[in-house]
Amino acid sequence: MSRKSKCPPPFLSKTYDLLEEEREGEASVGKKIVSWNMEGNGFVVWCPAEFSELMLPKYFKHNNFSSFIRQLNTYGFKKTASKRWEFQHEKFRRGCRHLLAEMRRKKCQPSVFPSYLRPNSAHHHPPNTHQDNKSIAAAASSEVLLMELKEENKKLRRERVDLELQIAHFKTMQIKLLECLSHHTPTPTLHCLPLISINNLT
Amino acid sequence: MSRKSKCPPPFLSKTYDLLEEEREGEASVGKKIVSWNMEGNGFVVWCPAEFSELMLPKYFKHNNFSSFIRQLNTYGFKKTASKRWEFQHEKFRRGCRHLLAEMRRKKCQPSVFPSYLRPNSAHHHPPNTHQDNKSIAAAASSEVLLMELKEENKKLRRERVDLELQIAHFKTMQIKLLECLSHHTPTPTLHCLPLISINNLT
DNA sequence: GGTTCTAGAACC
DNA sequence: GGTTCTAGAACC
Repeated sequence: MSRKSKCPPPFLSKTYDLLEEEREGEASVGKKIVSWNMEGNGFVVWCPAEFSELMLPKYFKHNNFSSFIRQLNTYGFKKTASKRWEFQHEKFRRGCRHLLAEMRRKKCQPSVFPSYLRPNSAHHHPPNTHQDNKSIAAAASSEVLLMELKEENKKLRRERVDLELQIAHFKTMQIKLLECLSHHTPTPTLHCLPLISINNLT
Repeated sequence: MSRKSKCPPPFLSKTYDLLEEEREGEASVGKKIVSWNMEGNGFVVWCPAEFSELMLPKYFKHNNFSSFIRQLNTYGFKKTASKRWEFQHEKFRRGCRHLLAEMRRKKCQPSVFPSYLRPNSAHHHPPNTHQDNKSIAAAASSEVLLMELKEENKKLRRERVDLELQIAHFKTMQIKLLECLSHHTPTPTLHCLPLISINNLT
């Protein structure tokens, strides 16, 4: 037996537990908060509010419905109804706890770009410590202004380096693409590249 | 007067309305569901459950808290507290309905690349350079230095625009190249594109 | 432009 | 591995 059968991810065990516990206590309460769906191949959160406030904290370290959803997506669950919070996963079925151990987090593909070229890198702005500062009013002196300008210039220089690096990568990538194209096109295929001058790529 | 002052995005008007309405009715109910924060430069959803069930449908076409959050992010709001659903935006302030018209959706580029192939698009927040020029006159000593810094600053900005333009061109070219490749390659040709997962390009 | 579903990424 | 905040993208 493979190690897969060892131990299911805690998130899945807990979610499964939660559904089983609700099933047992079902008779006692009039209102169903969460349950297996009819076919037993998925589950429905009938009352997100109660679910978040009452059940999530019992099993997880939060009461945040979005966080629960995020985890479901991480493990590959799909929302399968448009007007209900119903989720399904091939291996998440009533009565099949053993299948949980076969479920895995989706791994996020490592990016081909270095981190500073990735979409989010532009969001890492140095904190604006000088904006709300009382010292602005107090010392509208040129000293502060000088500092700010210097800071901004430094930032602009950094940005320029980043942009130039991006361009370098684009050039590399395009060379590769052109090489690839040349291997696969028997004849010149200028028709599909109306805007590209090969000479400009080096 | 520019067209900016015409008409704020409906989402923002409605959210502002919602807060004003709650403010008026505040005395009648014991429980605050949503309100401006103390400083009036943001707001807090105190009870997400009630907010979603009772208020969202009154103003929007859904009762989905996540959808509301998604809209806030689209318009550039930031969540500003870790244990509260508090959101702020520079231009979303109590008593300043006129500022709403200056707010805009963040635009997102349409999609040809998987996100990891898309270098960071222009998300730059150019810092405020508009200091009152009087302070410059006051500091006669560093006037020259200031001028030089400002000049350099201006130059760096111009360069940035150019570089970003170049990148835009590269993006366009790469899209064309990839389209072209997809027309001419019957089978995946991984050998010539070590950095690119072909499957994601079609 | 709004709503929904899912994912990226940082942080814990 | 879990939790949080935000964004991409499809669909309406």
